[in-house]
Amino acid sequence: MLTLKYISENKDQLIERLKVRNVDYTATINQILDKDASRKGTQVKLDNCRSQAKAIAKEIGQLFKTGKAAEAGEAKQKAAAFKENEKALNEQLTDIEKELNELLFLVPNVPHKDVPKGKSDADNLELRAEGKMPKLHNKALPHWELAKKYDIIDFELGNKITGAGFPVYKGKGAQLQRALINFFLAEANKAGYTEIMPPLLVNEDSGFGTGQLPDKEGQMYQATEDNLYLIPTAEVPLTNIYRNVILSADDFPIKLTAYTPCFRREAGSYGKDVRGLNRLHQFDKIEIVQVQHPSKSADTLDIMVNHVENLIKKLKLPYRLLRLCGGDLSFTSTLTYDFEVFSAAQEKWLEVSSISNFKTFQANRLKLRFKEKGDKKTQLAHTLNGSALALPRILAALLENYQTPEGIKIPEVLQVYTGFDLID
RNA sequence: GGAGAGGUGUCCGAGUGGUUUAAGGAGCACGCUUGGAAAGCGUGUGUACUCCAAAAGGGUACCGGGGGUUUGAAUCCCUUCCUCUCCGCCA
Repeated sequence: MLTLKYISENKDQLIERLKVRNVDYTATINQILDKDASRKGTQVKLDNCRSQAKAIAKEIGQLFKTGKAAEAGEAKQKAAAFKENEKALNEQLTDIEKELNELLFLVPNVPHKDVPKGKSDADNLELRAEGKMPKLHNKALPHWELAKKYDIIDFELGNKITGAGFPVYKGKGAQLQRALINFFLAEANKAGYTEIMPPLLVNEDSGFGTGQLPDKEGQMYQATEDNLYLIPTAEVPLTNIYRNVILSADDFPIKLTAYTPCFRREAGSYGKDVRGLNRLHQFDKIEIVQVQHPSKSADTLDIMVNHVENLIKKLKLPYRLLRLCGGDLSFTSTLTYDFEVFSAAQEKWLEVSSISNFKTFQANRLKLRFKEKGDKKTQLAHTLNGSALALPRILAALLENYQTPEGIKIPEVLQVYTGFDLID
């Protein structure tokens, strides 16, 4: 969430920038500022009240000690009035803070000036499209047919064991998954990211830390008995490593990567978008996360985009790079780039990566701060993350684009990881 | 899962209702000392909110989290989380 300081110091500019998201936040922001003013007023009253009550309490102690019980009794009555006042003020303050917090949760991150105007994904700005479009033979199949033909992914078996959206990878299908994971992790390691194997279930605090809670609660699977959530992305455990942490400026950059399965309820999805591997409840992803100095985060975002682009290039998949428009930009992001690969048989662009700079928006909730050397004051750090990469749609594109009458070829760069070069 | 012991600042550690305004030690920073360093001595040393135009300087909260008792809570009570020891179960 945004800081109160930022909101009050940049009110008009903020309202203007948020219009890129096609929503007018004037009313909410005014409410926030009003609420904050009453918060301050109440807090000052409460602090004064407490301060006086403390002084009396001390006096009473002294009176008792010197045997002046009668005077102490009088003082006690005086203290009782303060106590009641304190209780009332404290309740007020708690309510105000709660309301203020709820209002703050409503305001999304400030779009970067490069974010194009637009309402939906149709308005995203295409920055470039590269890679050769494959020419498929005339009996080419979509990946869900290929999966069946070569018996490498069994969707029906997944239905039986769990339900829709939980495919079973078999034989070379499973091996290819493992090869992709290893390839992506190896590339991340080469780029200087520290590999992490985080927990796949997280607690409520972590959910709040990265912003999945409270608004996206319905998108996460929950282990209610223990009040834990299955992670929708490795971003959650990775970023929460730094929840409530004060770094020093020379700790930057912090670069983490992790392979994890991701679990998403995808409530409300339906139709051809969810066919085959296009949208799943459980899928594998390699995530990259950076914690950076505010002055470096813009460059870091470009570097991360570059990293992901190279992965796709090495797999020789046709792709395009998009800058998300205001209407498609996620709540927590200031600037997001998406990579889409072309899945040739279904003739569809599939989103395989989303790379974002959150600036201080996550850090504020996480209380992820740092100090400049020799500085006493803390500042919020910047966080960024990106998929590098999500597997199922990459797999879908690989199967479709690399199919030949003889079988499905394996991209050269993966062969060292698969140990085979053809699925037949 | 059962029984027990614990959770105090950057770290160690004292502290069972009132000079705790969290002792003491270590670490760290700065200063003195020194040719330089160590030792020694001195000073300082968290986070958040807030008052003040700012600085200086105040106020409030925080002893795992939440709640309660009390004029007053690190200390007593309730609740919850976590750690350790033993037992049980287990890859």
